[in-house]
Amino acid sequence: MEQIRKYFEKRVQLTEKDWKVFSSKLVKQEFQKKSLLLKIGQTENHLSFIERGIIRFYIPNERNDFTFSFSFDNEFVSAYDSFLTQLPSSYNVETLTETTLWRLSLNDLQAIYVETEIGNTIGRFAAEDLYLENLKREISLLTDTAEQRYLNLFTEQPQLIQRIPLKYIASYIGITPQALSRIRRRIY
Amino acid sequence: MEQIRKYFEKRVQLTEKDWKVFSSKLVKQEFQKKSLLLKIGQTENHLSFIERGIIRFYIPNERNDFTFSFSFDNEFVSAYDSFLTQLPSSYNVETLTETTLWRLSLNDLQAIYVETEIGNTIGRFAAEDLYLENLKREISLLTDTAEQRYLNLFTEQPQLIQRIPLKYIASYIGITPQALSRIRRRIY
DNA sequence: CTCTTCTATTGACCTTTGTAAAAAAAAGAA
DNA sequence: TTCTTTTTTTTACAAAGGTCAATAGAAGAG
Repeated sequence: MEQIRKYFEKRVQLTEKDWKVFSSKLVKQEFQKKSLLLKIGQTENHLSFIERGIIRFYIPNERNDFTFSFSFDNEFVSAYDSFLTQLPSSYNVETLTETTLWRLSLNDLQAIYVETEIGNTIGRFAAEDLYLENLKREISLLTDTAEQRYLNLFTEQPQLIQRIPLKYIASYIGITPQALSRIRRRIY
Repeated sequence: MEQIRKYFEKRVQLTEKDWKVFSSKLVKQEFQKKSLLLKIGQTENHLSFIERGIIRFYIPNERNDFTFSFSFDNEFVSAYDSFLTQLPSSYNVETLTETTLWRLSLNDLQAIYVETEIGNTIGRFAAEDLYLENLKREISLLTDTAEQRYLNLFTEQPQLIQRIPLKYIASYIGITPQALSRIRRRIY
């Protein structure tokens, strides 16, 4: 809980009153590893803060799933497009490790937008952060080779390569596990 | 000007007072085709509404530029990451056609956040829209072939293929002009 | 219209990645 | 530990895209 407060206080001035409204709506929930948080076709109803855990976003596929994102400790997580549009999700969201979430429903978030001074500002920052992250990735997918993207992960997210099966990383980079294996052989 | 008002009224309830504050800060500016709106290394200071025109975002490169986005009539345009972080831009922004912009400086936007009820809500919607657009593109870059991405452009942005040199489209799809040419031959 | 410049296509060849199938290695369960 | 399942690597072959160089076509300037 304290982690969430810190997360916000980095960016905005949080009054005691606003924090009370906000925190009163958070619900703690625990998940085992490999739990499906959201399935394709379902509509996302939660914005969740990860106290601890790793979460993977992917489009299932017979051959290899397409993993397009991961989320970690102290980040917000949601099928945010489905959450915003209230349309069915086009991808799955699952835990890769045991995970503890603090969850907020759409109704509660909308109440926060209305009841607090700071709600819309927080919502704006959240969307802006997601935008910045995505833009960086989009540019990387266009300008870098698969090998460069793999090397970038080493410097930017060393934890990832340690803790996550390579086949997910391969998919995240945009290649097959076989191709990633060849890259790794080439490098070392 | 009326176009901008319509753009917002689609999403939010705009009071006469808020609109006055907002519109008073907009500055109209005309550009010739091939005008560089922002150069790598410069920090973005504008959020602009395109009354008419086509704008291209790209990272220059000796061989082929990397074009990663276009913007059109009735959209907002900005090197939004540089604008938000106030760090130097890592890409160029240029007009492809004659373009008319209504421009808002960062200072003025921040004043709008403070002075109007609706400022942060508008800012949140803007960031959310950009996020949704980027996510869609990111997934497409990972899951679709170059050929599929080209075909998607036909259904989603037919205007683009009509009005923009193919070499930019090739780059946007993530391939060279030569590869796009081969795809087009294969299709027709 | 003519000339120049920019854009699009083509061909030959090379590199990277995908595919399929198998083996090796690692991780998890009993 | 032993057995089972999952993950990673390897190989051979096919497909897609990059690179280089040349040519054809289209658009813009005078």
